Amino acid sequence: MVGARQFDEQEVIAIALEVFWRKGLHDASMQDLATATGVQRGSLYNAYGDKEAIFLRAFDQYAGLFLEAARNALAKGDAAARLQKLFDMIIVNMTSGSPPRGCLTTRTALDAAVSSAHVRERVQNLLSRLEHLISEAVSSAAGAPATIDANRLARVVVTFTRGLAVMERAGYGRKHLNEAAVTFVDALVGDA
Amino acid sequence: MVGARQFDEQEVIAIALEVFWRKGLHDASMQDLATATGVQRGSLYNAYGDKEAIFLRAFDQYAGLFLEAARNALAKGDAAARLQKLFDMIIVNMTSGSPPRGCLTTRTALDAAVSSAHVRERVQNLLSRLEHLISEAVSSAAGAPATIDANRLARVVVTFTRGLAVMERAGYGRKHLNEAAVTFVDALVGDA
DNA sequence: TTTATTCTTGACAATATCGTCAAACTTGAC
DNA sequence: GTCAAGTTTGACGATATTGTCAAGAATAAA
Repeated sequence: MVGARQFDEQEVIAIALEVFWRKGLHDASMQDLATATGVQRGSLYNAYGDKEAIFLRAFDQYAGLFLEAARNALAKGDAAARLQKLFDMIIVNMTSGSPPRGCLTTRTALDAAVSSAHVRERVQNLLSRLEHLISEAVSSAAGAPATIDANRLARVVVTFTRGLAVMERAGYGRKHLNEAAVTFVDALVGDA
Repeated sequence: MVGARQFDEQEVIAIALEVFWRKGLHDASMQDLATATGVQRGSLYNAYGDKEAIFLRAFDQYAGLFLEAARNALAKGDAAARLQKLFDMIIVNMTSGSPPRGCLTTRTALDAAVSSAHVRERVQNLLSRLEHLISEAVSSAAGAPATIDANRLARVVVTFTRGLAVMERAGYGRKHLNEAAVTFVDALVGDA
């Protein structure tokens, strides 16, 4: 290898993730990425091709971390406790930073109409994996509602997490989101 | 009044609503609006000031129609039936058109970070009104869950509707959205 | 019919993007 | 130390968008 790359790829992708998280795939410009990373636009084009390629790498990194966190949250306790932990994690995830960064996946999903098939596929993949994690976690836990199929329950839970992400963008703070999540879990798998 | 306006304001706002619904506030350009309405950019600036002013008018029109439809859906039946009707309406609303238009409110909420306070306020107002409608409808209906406060229930329902809007953007069709809604209503207020 | 007011039109400057490229530079291998 | 290959840099042209403005057109009132 001659003419070695002058920047740390891991670091650039991590910084790019920050930028995309704050501004969204569509709103973040190559100049934004160049400024944030300290790498010139031309170098980024040379190294990755285009903005979407950078986004896909950043999103993959995010997806890995997110799913790992979800897995941990869902690891122990009865069904209600697992779901509650998951919501706690997700709410902290989207309300962190000042101002809060919101949910990258949800923001990206909403840009679906102007995004490529690759991007859409990543979003679907992440939501699908999350759904499976939830389904398995609920199935293998005590206190799961006997009247509802675990797969259907999982989809409802995923949908509700997306709803929380929207409500966050609409201005709801951590406290209100938590209250909504508690009510939801209680109504869904709470003991009467 | 001299030098009368050459276009029908109602019609222009209605067409603008279509454009914003398809492309979003941020992505729709004044040129898009000019082309769709047949009114020149300069005339639109002269008549309304800027893009956001047009959007606010269009959104207000949308909000009125949406809340009216929600009120009708929530008008009769027991709690479960009312909520199911509401979800039916909302799902049809967001999956209509080809390709489906999605949910204008949710899309707008996700652009919150780049939107003005006026826009954010409209979104919050619409969601708040929807919440009140649901709360009242559930309170005055038979079959409401005695264990859950109607206000909290309403917020959970609103949140879930936002989740459905995200899932639609993520690629779920009417059938899957309906299934999720049915499962949700069943779990929340269904008879055991 | 005249007039004053408003609307419409096309053009303008300013800005922000994108993607490309040639020249200069850096680096590891020989 | 020399060389070849990859990287960095700054500049370029193309396109899109915004907001403004002067000149012309249209209209209701006097």
